[in-house]
Amino acid sequence: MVRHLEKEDNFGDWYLDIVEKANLSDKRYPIKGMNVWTPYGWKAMRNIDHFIRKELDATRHDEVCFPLMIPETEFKKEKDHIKGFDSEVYWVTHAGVNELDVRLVLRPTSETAMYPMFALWVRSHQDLPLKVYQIVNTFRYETKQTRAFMRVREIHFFESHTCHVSEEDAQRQIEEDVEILSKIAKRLCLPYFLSVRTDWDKFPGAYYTVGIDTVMPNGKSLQIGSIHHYRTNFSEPYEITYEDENGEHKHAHQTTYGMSERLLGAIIGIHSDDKGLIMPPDIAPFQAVIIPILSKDNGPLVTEAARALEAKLSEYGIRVKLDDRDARPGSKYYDWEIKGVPLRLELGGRDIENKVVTFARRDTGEKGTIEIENIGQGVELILRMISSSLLEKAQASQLSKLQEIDSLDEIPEGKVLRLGWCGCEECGHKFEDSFDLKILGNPYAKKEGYAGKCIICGKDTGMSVLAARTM
RNA sequence: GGGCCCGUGGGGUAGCUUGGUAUCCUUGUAGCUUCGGGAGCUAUUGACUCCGGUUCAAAUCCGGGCGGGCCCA
Repeated sequence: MVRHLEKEDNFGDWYLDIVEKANLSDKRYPIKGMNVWTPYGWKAMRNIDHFIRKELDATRHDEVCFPLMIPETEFKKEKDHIKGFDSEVYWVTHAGVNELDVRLVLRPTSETAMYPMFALWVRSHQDLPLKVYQIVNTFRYETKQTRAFMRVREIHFFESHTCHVSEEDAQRQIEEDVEILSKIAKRLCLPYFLSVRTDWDKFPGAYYTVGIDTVMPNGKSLQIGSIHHYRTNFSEPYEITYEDENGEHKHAHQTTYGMSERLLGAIIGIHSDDKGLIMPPDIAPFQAVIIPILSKDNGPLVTEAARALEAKLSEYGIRVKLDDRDARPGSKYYDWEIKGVPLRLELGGRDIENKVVTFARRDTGEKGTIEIENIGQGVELILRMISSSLLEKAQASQLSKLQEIDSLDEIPEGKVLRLGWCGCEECGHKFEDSFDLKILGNPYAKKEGYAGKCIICGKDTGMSVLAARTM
């Protein structure tokens, strides 16, 4: 009997266990925080990337690919930026036997790689907006404990970078980014919330940062992405200027948008139970698995029918896997449950006689039959139901973990808190340090007003912030 | 930056104090058999992190490297 840890008892160990048992990543590579993407994990990540590409292409971003290394001289042009990343970049100091005159950094993010080139590409207002993105690996020397997909040193990363004629146009880009996020998150069945980060927590060099966070089952928040407005903070040192209609030279206003493999970490954390993972159908490497049920006298018949079923579903566009290993069905059920395949299809003598396939939903355990005649539509329908049910459940769970407080006497465990804050840095730090909580920021685009008191100093305030323990 | 702990088949472990044949579970492989919720039988592959020292003899003791983890700043 193989047992695994229970999710509610100890989320950290449970997460580790499931990543290993579902074989999503191999952490035995001998560098801390640099794990190997296994075929199963990589398939899931590529499916996530697929939706990112789809939405960015649809909003007229162009995919590019910049070099991994950045010369120190370019890296140091924006002062806050270098200060923010100083302690966590990898340096390349030698080439062969020679020490380099100009050291190279492995990109922790690509602003400083792209912007010298943007300065060459952008000349006229007609070149704007410039909207590019890339999906690459970035490097950050994490000193804290690393964890597959959630905190790593080599990060599979999506980043988009845009240049605009004005601050307003850049602001519109940020709104578009929020739209894009909602579409991608729906595919991944991921609930999330947006907060404008505090000044001391914004991206180094940014005018402001919108953090994208989600809540793990243990009530800790996990940042899964961010959107930044740079104004002209980078275009000035990097001299990204354009000539407007009147012949005047102006600095471009810039934004960026980034998300990483943490999206996969969040999916694992949120959609799963004590039996293992539950993959959202849109990103599942295999959306359905076929388990043939053989017996003494019908072996060849069932095998042949199973192959036909696989071909039919595959032709219909379903990612399907026929498990024809020489093992007993029960053992196969357990294997695919750990790996989170959304739909299991059983095909045995009984089913063939009745011209049906028996199915079992991974998320609810519900069983039933689908007529072979309409197998494609039948499977597609169930996958869609699983997808919306996963999203609903996750949203309800997130909602149950949000709690408003107006006093420091009653700080609940395992919740994301909403509380009043006067906005001054002193109160903010005092709150964060005393309670080991992080202020995530002011809810983004929250229309309803807030009337309350700063939870530290008691002053009346119209601003609320979200705060949580972080993963 | 300072301190502490740990490295045994693919995974999880016993053995280390008191030096002498490396334990158990799981996994892998082959065959037989079986197949509607982790079957069984038989055979079998596979490990002491590396380098040096002590010793007749080192997984075990000592030193160093490499790798990993934790705590403090």
